Amino acid sequence: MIQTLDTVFSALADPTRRRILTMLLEDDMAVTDVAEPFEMSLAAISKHLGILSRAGLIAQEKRGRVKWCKLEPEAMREASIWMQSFGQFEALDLDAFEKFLAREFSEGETTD
Amino acid sequence: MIQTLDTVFSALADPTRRRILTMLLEDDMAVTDVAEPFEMSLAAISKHLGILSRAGLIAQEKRGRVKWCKLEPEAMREASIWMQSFGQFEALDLDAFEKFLAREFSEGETTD
DNA sequence: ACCATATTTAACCTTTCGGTTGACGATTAG
DNA sequence: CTAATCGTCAACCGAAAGGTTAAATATGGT
Repeated sequence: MIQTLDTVFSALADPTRRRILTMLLEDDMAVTDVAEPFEMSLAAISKHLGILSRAGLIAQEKRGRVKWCKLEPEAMREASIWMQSFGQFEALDLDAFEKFLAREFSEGETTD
Repeated sequence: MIQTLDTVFSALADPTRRRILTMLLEDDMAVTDVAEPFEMSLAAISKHLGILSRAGLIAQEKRGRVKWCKLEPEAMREASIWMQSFGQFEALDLDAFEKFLAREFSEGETTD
């Protein structure tokens, strides 16, 4: 858990990792289950989870032989605040927000 | 100006580029002046500006032989909203905000 | 004990990133 | 016209990113 602007922003720069985060928004998941919807090896997903973990964006806890992944949204706080310091745009524009969320979380999953 | 989550987040992942953005918060600047405080070649800064520009985070306008760089904070909107969709943390925690800004924009410049 | 499942590690490959230097095109000043 | 300034481009470099496969390491079930 380094959690600098560097690690957080670069963790978020990858679409696979962002998609993982949105998946974890619904529920905690085991590594294998996280990997399932991706057309990519389990090892690759494991690496992505390592990056998210080091950025503090998720926490991983091993119970039995299964490792559970849990979202840690607090890790976004500093980065979010940094961005807002630039924004004349109000923190929450509900219009854009809902439109965006619809596109983001519903169907396609091709986050980006 | 592609302005996807990919391009914006990865543009923000580099400390040099974030520092450039905070410099532009004060005023529009010519490329040479942007480069001045960095211990790095002008060509390198020019590349960074290209990346920021492609991400939509700055606009560049050539007047005479000088190219001016202008902050475009609107380009952060989508990314900012994306992050906030994770945040139970309220959009603007003034305490953290001021503390952070103090650290960020005052002295050191060694953003991150 | 044995076998299957869950996850990481190691070695490797290709592409991208962030930097360098040097040449170049455009513009302004003398 | 000539010379200096502003900025980009091209070629190159080492390191890091993102993926692969194969082997190794837990742990659990029978």
